Amino acid sequence: MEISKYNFKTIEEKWQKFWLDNKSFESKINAEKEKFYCLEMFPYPSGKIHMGHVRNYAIGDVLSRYKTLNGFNVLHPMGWDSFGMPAENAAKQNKTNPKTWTEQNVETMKIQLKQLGLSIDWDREISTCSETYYKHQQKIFLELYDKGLVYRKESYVNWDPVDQTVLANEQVIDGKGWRSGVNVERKKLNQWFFKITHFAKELTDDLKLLENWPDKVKTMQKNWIGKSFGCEIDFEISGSNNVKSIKCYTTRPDTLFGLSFLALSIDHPISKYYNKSDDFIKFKDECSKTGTTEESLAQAKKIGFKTDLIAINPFNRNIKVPVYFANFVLMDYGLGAVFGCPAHDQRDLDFAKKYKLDVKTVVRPNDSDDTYLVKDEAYTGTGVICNSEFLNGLKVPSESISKTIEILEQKKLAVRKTNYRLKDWGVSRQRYWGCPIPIAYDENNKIIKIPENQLPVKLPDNVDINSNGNPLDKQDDWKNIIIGGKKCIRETDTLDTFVDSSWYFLRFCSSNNKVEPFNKNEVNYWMPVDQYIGGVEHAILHLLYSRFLMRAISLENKDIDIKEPFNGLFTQGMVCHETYRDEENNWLSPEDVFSKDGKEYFLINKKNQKVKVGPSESMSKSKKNTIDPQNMISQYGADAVRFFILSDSPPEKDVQWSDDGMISSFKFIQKFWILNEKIIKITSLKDFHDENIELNIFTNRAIDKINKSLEKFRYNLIISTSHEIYSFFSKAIETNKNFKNLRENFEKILIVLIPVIPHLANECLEKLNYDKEIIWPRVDNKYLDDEKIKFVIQINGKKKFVIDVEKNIEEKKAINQVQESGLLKKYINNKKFVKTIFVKNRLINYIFD
RNA sequence: GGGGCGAUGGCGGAAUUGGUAGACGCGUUGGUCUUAGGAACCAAUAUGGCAACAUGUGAAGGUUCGAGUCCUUUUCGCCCUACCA
Repeated sequence: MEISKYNFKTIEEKWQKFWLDNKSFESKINAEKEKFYCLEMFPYPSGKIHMGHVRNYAIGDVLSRYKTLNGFNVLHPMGWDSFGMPAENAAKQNKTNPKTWTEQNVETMKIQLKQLGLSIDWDREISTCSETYYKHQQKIFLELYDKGLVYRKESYVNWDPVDQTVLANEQVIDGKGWRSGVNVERKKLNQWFFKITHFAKELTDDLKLLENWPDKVKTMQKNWIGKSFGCEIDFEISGSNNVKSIKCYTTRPDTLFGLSFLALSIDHPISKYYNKSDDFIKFKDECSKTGTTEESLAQAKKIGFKTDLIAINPFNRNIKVPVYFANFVLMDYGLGAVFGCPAHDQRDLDFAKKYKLDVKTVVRPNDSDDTYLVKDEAYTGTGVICNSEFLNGLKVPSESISKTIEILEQKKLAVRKTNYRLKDWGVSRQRYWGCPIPIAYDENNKIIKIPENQLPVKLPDNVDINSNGNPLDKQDDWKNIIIGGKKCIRETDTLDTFVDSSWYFLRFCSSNNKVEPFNKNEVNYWMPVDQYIGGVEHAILHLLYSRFLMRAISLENKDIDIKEPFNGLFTQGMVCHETYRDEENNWLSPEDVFSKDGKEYFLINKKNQKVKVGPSESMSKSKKNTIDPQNMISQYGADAVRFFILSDSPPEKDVQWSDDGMISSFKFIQKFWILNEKIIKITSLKDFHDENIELNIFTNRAIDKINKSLEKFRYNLIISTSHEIYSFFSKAIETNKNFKNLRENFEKILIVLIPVIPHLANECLEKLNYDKEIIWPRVDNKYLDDEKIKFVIQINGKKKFVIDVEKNIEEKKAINQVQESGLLKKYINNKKFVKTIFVKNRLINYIFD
């Protein structure tokens, strides 16, 4: 018997060409068919694909192919999130320009993705840095502006005084600019904002509708939006001609009798009365030093600046307390003013201790314990109100908060208020490589929308990105324009790249539409995305922004009324690898080290030098623990890589890269090919043997398992089932018997393996001369159930032995059968029988005393 | 400080959702075939014990006829977030 070796290279190329030539994955509206929109988060074109991409797109591809084979009309597109800072940085380093750099990367990565054999409709490819994409985004921006969802205001940025540039939070390391290494300053700039807070309530409430999202992500979003109930209390102020009252937001009005100070943000409007005071200016400087994003200083000491103001407790006008400016009060949450109740808030307590303010206990855990006093730790738990006149005895928090608000409202001292932590989305970036904001300013600095006929605002090509600051700002010929005969200056900020990725799923519905961002019929047919797949690191911002933009676009829109863009969400885990370091603690690549026993590692070029092995961590360039997918594909083929990356770990968990595992997957592909060759040989024999029922039983069960694994996103179980399939069929054909049903069963198996190993499975089918339509096989339930089942016999809850019984056996019959077996005797001895517990088709538990 | 997730053999991980713990893969050991094997195939592989059997899912309790799975406490690890009034 001649068996050819599986040449993955030519065969994978052959099928990829076939799919391309036949437009196998082209998607068109078809009202007859049920649609399925499968979307994986599109990549940033950083250079070449990494293992995280491979995993992400392998998962999505399995699902897409599965749905297609089940008769769905599948949309499975791909694009490039191609604006963003790395392009600018790379361009500076390599002395090219961001556009060339980006386009080259896209080309490389596209070839790589194609090599993975993904079922992508490449005709719908989009790239956010292309004018054909961002010109529509500018229209959307202006539409939102007209709807009142876009506005401009002053806000703080991280400013690098050396590079003269704005830094993103992640570029600020230990309070210093990542490139310049000098202390970052806070600077106020005029910036554009999207009014995401307009939808704060909806964005929280509608999380309930997202049944196919992981709870984890929903919780994170909920916490991020941060809804809280409370009230705004008006405090009367004495001691000043300027200030008559200050409003504070609180969720704990019930602790009002514990008031011992008011604290204001340094940006509170009242601060203007103190801006002439040198002491106050000094204090402000002090605050801005510690006030940025750093973790270490987050727990910084609480400091305050005492004013001459005196606040009066509205519940008891005899209680008069000082007013401070304090570094721990934020202007952009609530009202930028809080009342301090040290006994029941740790921050307030820290502050009160420092400035020797009163600490009055007004909640005690237990009503009977009237000696309870708060000392070193604020008490925030449940209990009962005390020392609070007419509030005494109220249960905390069930009665106390609502009751107190009622009283305050009656006395017109406060209004009920729901607050959100969520802030409006700042979309201005002082950068070149982004979508230009379609706005200009006239000589009076009045905002002018770029008129329709002057759109799109194109990003100029030849700018100097090597000098400091925002390159567009220095591009005078671009910046200065005439609108309606008037001289104007363009907005030189570009849009946050999160804007690009907040509507790309809509663009995919009409990728090639030159006139509009998307066509309403196409969007209404394909949207929402049925399954969105990507990393959990986007659980908050990207997903929240997309949910916002979908609502913003649907607002006052008679053509489109979609609120949630992603019906189903799946967050996949990371790809991890051990980390290696040399004696000087420099990171080493897996390619630089070797091991004989898998325990001790040595340098490959200095064989006697030991390597320190660290824990397995998410693959990252900085730790050098990456494996290049390209090498793996070239060495082992796409099917083997797909097979491996889906094996072992369930997709939502991290997966460990293992060279042995990779090789084992490669061997599986080879073995499976040989199995197919053998089956071709056997089934070409003319003498048929009787049906082998075992084949039907096994095949149906295997397919049933795979179906269930697919539905539950447990793709790792498809891999283990594949191994079982291999070993079952290898055994089944050992006798060289051509069972009547061998071929038909094996063909079914090949079809269900298409999603994971599409090249091999298709090639095997072709070699078997399979000429019917390739559709997902139906499971015949009659093969799923056993006639006989293994029945467990327990004594006092512990398994002792197993007997074979017929299915659905009655309790009495089962007990008889146990008795007849005679196996029970030896466990009984002299123990006293109490009762039996019978679980149908499972077990009998004999209870003895 | 807040929130989330997790802990099962030497390793990655299964377990019909409260009912035979360890599927499948890797590794290891033994064997077959080989000039050779880091190839292929076969077998074994949770622990202790010759065995019968006993013990075993981070730890300690609890509920139950029965717990990897439910409850309470606790330890450790990872991720997200940052003074949210």
